[in-house]
Amino acid sequence: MPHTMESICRKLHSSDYRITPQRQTILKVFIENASKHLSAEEIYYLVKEKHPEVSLATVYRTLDLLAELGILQKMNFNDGRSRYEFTEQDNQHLHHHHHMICLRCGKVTEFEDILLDSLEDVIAKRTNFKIVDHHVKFFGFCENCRRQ
Amino acid sequence: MPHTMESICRKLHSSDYRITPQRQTILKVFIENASKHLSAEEIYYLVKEKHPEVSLATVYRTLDLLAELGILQKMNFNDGRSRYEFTEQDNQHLHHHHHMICLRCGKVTEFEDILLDSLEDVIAKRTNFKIVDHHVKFFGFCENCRRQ
DNA sequence: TTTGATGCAAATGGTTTGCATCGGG
DNA sequence: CCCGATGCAAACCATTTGCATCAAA
Repeated sequence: MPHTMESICRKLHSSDYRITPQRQTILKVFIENASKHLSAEEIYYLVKEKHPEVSLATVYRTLDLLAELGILQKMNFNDGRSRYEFTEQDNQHLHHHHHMICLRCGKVTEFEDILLDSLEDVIAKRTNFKIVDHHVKFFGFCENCRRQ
Repeated sequence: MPHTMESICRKLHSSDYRITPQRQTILKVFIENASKHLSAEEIYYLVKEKHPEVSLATVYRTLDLLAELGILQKMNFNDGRSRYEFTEQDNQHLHHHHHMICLRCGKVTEFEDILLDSLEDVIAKRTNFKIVDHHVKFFGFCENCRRQ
């Protein structure tokens, strides 16, 4: 179930949050750039193109709210700002994908995980932690940058 | 080969960096608390106990320098500040260990990886990235916090 | 003696917040 | 209408930097 304007607005509404034009605009930009791991400021500038009156504070507050509702996740790619992406989940499970970050150009590529869930089990048993999530990042050089 | 005051000072010297009392004090604190993933400010306060004249800027500059020399690594545990730990490596390979972070008390536990290197190969082939490092973090609840 | 290292204070940059106002429900 | 949401500017907080001074080599 992908995130749509409609499903998110329904969730906002059912959680007693108002559906304001600012939130709609921010959501629209976010949906249109779903794969890009945008930062708050990047979202702000995209929003401003069509709605210059929206403030950066509102972008931050909206992103915080959406993260709190579990609609999106705040990510850290060690570039000094937070980036956001949609939480992907099917009925009961978080759908994990991970990230490959190019150390030269900063490009972030996603990939699906196949082995991590079993690793999670092993670790859980060994450490006695109750594991609820994992983050995996690979750092290296993308195809494009390797050619130069 | 664990990091010792001597080995690090040798490295500083051979890289033409000066061995100052401030750097020695910071190193000492870091070595004595090697397992704790301290932040710059935490190191600063520990250093200040014995050497109140050392400034926070010097702590940051020293940590940056040590990271640049590959002696330690800057880590991000999503708590709003960078934390540092020794790079562990045997002769040619980075020695990967990963982290389990308790969402309740913030405790960071390390564990060794066994499966990740093969996953790295799979990903490298699939994405055409030249992978040079990976970060893996598990989030959950530690044994202690689970009992409460 | 030379030049890198330091302390201090000010600057930076991402993010948060107080407050008066606005407007969705 | 009411209270949550917004815009603005100021505050915050980790980190960085400019600069005069100090001291390792």
